[in-house]
Amino acid sequence: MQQPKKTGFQDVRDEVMRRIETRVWDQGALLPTEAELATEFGCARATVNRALRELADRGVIDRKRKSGTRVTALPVKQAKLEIATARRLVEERNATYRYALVSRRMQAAPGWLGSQMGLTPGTEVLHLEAMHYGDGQPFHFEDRWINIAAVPGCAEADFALKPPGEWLLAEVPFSNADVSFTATAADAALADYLACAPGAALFQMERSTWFQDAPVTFARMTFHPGYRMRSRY
Amino acid sequence: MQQPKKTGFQDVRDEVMRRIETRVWDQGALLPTEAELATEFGCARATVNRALRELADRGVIDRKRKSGTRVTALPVKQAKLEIATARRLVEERNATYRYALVSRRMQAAPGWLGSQMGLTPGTEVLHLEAMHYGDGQPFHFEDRWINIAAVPGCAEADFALKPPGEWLLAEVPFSNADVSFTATAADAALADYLACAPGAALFQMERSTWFQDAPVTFARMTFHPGYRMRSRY
DNA sequence: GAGTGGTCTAGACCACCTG
DNA sequence: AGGTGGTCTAGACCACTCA
Repeated sequence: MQQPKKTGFQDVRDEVMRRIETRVWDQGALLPTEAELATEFGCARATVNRALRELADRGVIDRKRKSGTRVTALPVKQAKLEIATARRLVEERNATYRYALVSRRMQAAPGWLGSQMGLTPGTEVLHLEAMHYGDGQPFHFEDRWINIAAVPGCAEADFALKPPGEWLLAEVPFSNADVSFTATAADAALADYLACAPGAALFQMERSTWFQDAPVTFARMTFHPGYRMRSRY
Repeated sequence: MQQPKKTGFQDVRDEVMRRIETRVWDQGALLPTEAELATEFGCARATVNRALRELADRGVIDRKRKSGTRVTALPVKQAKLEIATARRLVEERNATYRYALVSRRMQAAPGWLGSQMGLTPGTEVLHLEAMHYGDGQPFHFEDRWINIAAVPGCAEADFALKPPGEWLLAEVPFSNADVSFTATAADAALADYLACAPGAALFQMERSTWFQDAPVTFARMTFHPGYRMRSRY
């Protein structure tokens, strides 16, 4: 036997990627057509198409009808960030997770929240404050607002045991979100909750969530000093 | 005419997604087989396969041979983060970009850098410090280290006009990276560069880059106070 | 062993774009 | 107008995994 396996789309994809990395095809260069590559690799055009489509999804090549396929000149790198629950983040670090509800009350949505979530101001919302711990150490403080109209069940849930994030994930599993990250100085309350000095630099994540265009929840997570969010690409 | 267009894979994908969102198929539920869906939608199995593959890539469904396709119980949300150059970030805000090299020198890699990049300590590296401005205001401070062995050309480039990030992107376009985000307090030097008070909370991004397992560069970007990194999912 | 998804094929038609 | 990628089809075989 000479070739124990046929050329699959992964072989084509990897070989094309190799030629781009090694500058056989330089930045901006025009690649052969799908049909030509199919002939070269001895496979069907659909196989080449599948391979090139994956590279296009990664942003490695640009494809246009009629003009053909080119190596992306200045690729825009994309990092995939996993937005996990606090429990997952803590347990990934092999620590014991603990959750504590700090406060829970219904109130009219303040103005900043209205504009943040696209909610008419004065709408009744559920406001929760909670702490998440890893091995007894403060992990992050959660300031959460839930649109009662969008998630009626939240009025009955007391969130004493289950974090609102997990509850919502089970209740409204598929949704869209805007997320932003920033650094903030600890105020007196945060310094107390997170056991740090007032003014300490803290990593903060804010997330607004919608379900089919209806605003669901806004959450601001403020992490303990030194927290680091990692990713790869 | 009744149906002006045939059912494509996007139609199948969207309809399946709709049924999952509306809980026709609840979390953890078993979906019909590809063959059954193909019959229902009146298309080929390959079309259904393509549709379901995209949903699986998004993390909406889990697929296993023999056991079939299930709705993911607790979907792990993934945010796509665009890692853009400073120029891009500034110009997206409709501001005028300006770059200034602060310092440039060859030196032996310090210990922390060696472990950070997987570089043997003492290796000759190029150390650059630079500032990036938007409309004359400090945007971020860049502290960059380049492995000369991996990118020989950097010894000749003077980086007075072109930011090292852009230079590297053109020189080593396809590479892997670890990236991490954190909050840090401004020290005296950063406070000076970024025109803020010492101790101010600053958003910081660190990135280590490899090309085919060879360490290329490490960069620490410290942003002006109040900087916010955004994403969607 | 048998059912399910994973992939490939050869051919076809279409949509979009550029010359 | 013609070339290129985008997609679909019908059928086939394979690989994994569960019973």
